[in-house]
Parts: sequence; structure tokens; C-alpha cells
Amino acid sequence: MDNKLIADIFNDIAAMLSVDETPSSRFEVRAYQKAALTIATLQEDIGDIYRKEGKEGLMKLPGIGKGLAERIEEYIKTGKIRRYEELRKRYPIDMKALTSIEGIGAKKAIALYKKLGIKDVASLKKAAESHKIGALSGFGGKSEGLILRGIQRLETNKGRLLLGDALPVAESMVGKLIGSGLVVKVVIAGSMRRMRETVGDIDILALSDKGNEVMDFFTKLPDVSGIVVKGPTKTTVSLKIGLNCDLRVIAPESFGAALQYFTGSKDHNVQVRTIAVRMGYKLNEYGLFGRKGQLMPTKEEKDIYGRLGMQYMPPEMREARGEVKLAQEHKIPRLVELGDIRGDMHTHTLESDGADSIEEMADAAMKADLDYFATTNHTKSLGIANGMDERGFAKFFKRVDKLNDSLDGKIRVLKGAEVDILKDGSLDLDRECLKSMDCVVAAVHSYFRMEESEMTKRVCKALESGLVHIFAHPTGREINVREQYPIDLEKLFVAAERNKVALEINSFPIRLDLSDTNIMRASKYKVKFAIDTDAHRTSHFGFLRYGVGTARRGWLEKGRVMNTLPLSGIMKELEK
DNA sequence: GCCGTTTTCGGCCCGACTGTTTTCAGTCG
Repeated sequence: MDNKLIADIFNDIAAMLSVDETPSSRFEVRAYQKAALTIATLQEDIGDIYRKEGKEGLMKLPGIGKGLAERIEEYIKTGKIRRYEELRKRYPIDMKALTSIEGIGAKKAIALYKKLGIKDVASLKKAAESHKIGALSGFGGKSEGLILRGIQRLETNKGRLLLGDALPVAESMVGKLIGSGLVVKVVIAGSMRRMRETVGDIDILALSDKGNEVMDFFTKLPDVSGIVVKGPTKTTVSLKIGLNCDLRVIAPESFGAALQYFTGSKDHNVQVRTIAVRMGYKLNEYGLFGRKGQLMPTKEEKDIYGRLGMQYMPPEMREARGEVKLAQEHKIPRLVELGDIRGDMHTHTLESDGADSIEEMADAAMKADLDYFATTNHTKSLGIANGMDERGFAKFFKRVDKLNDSLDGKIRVLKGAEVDILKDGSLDLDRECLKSMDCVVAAVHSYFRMEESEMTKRVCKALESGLVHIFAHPTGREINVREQYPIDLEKLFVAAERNKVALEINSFPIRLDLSDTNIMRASKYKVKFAIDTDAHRTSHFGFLRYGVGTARRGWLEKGRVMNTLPLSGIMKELEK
């Protein structure tokens, strides 16, 4: 899977080109960015597309024409792109890392390189700390402070990737290991199995009696960039995506114990081991051992929990947040599952900032086994996302009506909007227009830097309008990018409960908003939740599993999630 | 550099905010 790497290179090229902007290069920059987005969100391996269909196959992808298809071909064949190498000679800087700091874009990054020779985050930090940046023209004390805060945030998240970026790579490696015929069983463990929103490394367990051969195969996988340690039972490699990956080959009698041990979390395991010790057992990654050191048969994880008098619990719960006690009382809830989700309440189309038509989205939703989904484009104040006005929605909904007729009940498209909550808490479409919709999703997309009390008032006013069904990405955070905006969550939850507004669990890997812990806080109130994809293209329906994973980490049961209802049920729910 | 019911040239989402300036460049969405 070189998709991410190629997308990164294209984004870097765009950034470097944008510095010496001429009227025509502006659009070249856009072209690279657009192509990068296409490649980054591609479900298929771009190398596979090229091998199957050649350059023609690449050119079928949106935003990729002859020129960029050739660049991709060049990368697949040689591992390099000349254009990129030339730009890197001129600007030998870590553009991706520098521009990931809030307030630094391509131009500032290159200005800092030209003036202070700053190439990476480390030299940037040094310069900021010795107040060299504030003294530069075009920069000032506030910029310097912003940069330092940005670096701090980057450092606390160091080395962790989004689950949505890392999981597909891990699954692709697991698939290849299974395909090798050398293993009986392969599973992902660690924080990835627990569906944490970011992962610091990947843990894979394999059941096999051919340790050496498995490791040879593993270290030669295309995602691997280097070998850290290699042995017959444990091998660590570094991956091209920037994470390490451990593969452990496990004996059959230890598999359950190993899976339990390597799934963690560490704190959870400490609690479980303590229980084992109290019962006279010893528990480690090789098994559960009795008083005389004899191995207790525990082929499966649930055998271990069972022998310790505990109910089995899903990996997503194992964070030492009270699940151990619950398991001892046999009160583990039945968490919502991916298969419970019947619809999606938040999606976009070409008409605003989506990449696919409503017809294509309907087709993809059907393939994702949904019974319904709401199309909820942005509203007029969000100019950048091509927000629509009342007339635009009216016209668009006629097309939706027609589509629904032609779909003949196979799937139902609900008419809606992701309406902007304006600075003063009013909604960005008139009352009549909103009332005509099946599903109104409201969200904050501007003025993030308000005082907490102002922001809370603003959002609560919107929820009290009586027009809103769902409050989307309630905190506005973007993982590793942007803190949540200041808002009093308890007051928000009270307002949501009182006005029967559902809280969204946005499945976009960078959002996952509400987060697991905020879901736990919110579920103390009588609020409903909606697990939505916020899909901007057909492939994004696949993000649903990240939202469901997050909901499960927040211990959410099916009954709390509105879009587990069948079509008739959701229509009734929305009418309320 | 892409794309096409404006179709092989010429258009391509651009407005608001911030911090820096003293009229604007850079960033963000």
C-alpha cells in the first residue's frame, strides 16, 4: 500500500509549488492536492490498479490525468519522482511535519528555511525557544507562541497514527500472511484491536509451526521499510507508514493467553493478573498456570476470563475503566455492532463538497448494506464547501425524490442538510426550508476561538430552535490537528437531552467526535446518538466501523443509537 | 495539471480571520 506515501509526496509537491506561485501554477497546486486526496482515500492499492490496468487505470481516477499518472508510474517503477527530487533540492525541508503545525503553511515553512535555515520541527523548536522567530519580519511574538504550542501538541502525539490510516495497512499485511499458507491463524492485537483512535505500533499474532519461514515472509512484505529485530517467535519491522510492527508466532496452547496479553491495555491486564494471583494462578503471555505450575487449557481468550470467574468482554472495553468489575458481576453490556447500523444520517454529494453524485452515494450505501441514509450538504455560509441556499436545496430535493422513486424501496434517501450554526447561534437556512427536511444535522464550522460561555450559548440556542435532529461532530476536534473548541459539554448534553437532539459520533478517522470518553460522559444523560460517516465520497461509507468502534469504546448499546432503527422507526424518531 | 452539454482552450469554490502590518500576506476551511 504505497497510497499514503504517494499522496504525501503529491501534497509536498503542491506545497513547494505554491511558494513561487504564478497564475498558472496556482492550479497546478490544486491539481496535485486533488490527486493526493483521491489517492489517500482510495480503498484499493494504487500499485494494484497500475499492475492490472496500467496508466489507463490510473487516469480513470478523479483528478488524475496523463501527467500525474506518469508521475505515479514513475514512483511505482523507480520508487522516486524526479519532479519531487528537484524540488527537494531547492527546499530540503520536512514540509509535511512543518506544515502539520497549526499556523504554518508552505510559505511560512519556506520563509523560515530561507531566513533561519529551519528544515524540521527540531530546528523550528530551537529557533522559537530562542525567540529568533518573533524577531523576523512577517512573524511576531504571537506567531512564536502559536508555533511553540503547536510543536508541544505534535510531541505529545509523537509516533501515533490515526487508526483509519494504520488499520488498512495492518489488514493488508494480515491478508498476505494468511495467503502465504504458512500460518494457521493471524490476528491483530494491541491498541488497534481495541480500536483506539490512534495507534503507536501494530501488533500481529500468528499461529504457526514454521516460525522462521513466517518471519522471512513477513520481513519481505512490501509495506516493510526496515528490520529492527528478527527471530523465530518475535520480529519487529519498521513500516513505510512510519510505525513499527511486531509479529509474534505463538504456539497453539498459548494463543488465547497471548491474545489476551497483547491486546491489553496494560492497566486492564494488571487488574486481570491481580485477580489471577488472588485465585492462586499465574497469568502471562504463555498461559494461565495453576498452583503447581501446570498449564490450564485456555485456547481462547474467553477461557481465561472464564477460569478467572469473569464474563468475556469486547476488546474495546479493556481500558481499566470499570470493565473488570462489571465482568466479575457478569454485567457486561451487549455493545452496538457494525451490523446493527441500518442507516447513515450525515453524508455529502457533489452539490456541496462531496466527490460523488447522490445516485452514486445511494448505490454505495446499498452496497454497504444500509436501508437508508440522509443526504446532508453544507449550507450557504460555508462558501468554501460550496454551501447551498434554500433554492439550491429545493432543486436538489426534486432530484432526490426522483431517485427515491427509481430506487423502488431498495434504499431510502432522506432529505437533509448539515446546516451551519452561525456566530450568533442562528441557523444558516430559513425555518420553512429546514422544516421541509427529513433530517437536519447542525454543526459549527466557523469562529472556533470564542469564549467557552459564548460558544456554549451559541450551540444551545441552535439546539433549542426545535429544528435540529442531530448535532454533528460536537466538539470540533481533529485528532493530532486541532483541539476541540471551548464548550461546556455538560450544558450541551443537558440541552441535547431537553430538546431531543441526538449527538453525533462522527466516523471520520480524523474526527471520531464525540470521542470514547465523551460518549461515556454523555450517556449519563438521556440522549440518543447517531453514528454517522460524514461521507464525502462513496468509499467513506467504509468509515462506519471506526465510529462503531468508538461507540463501543464508550460502552454504547444498540438502543442508544438512533440509526440502528429500521426505516419506519427512524422516520418516527425524526418526527418527534 | 485536470477537465469537458462552455469540450482541446481556458476556466479551475474563495471569503474570513489572524497577526502582522499601516494595506496585506498567509492560513484555514
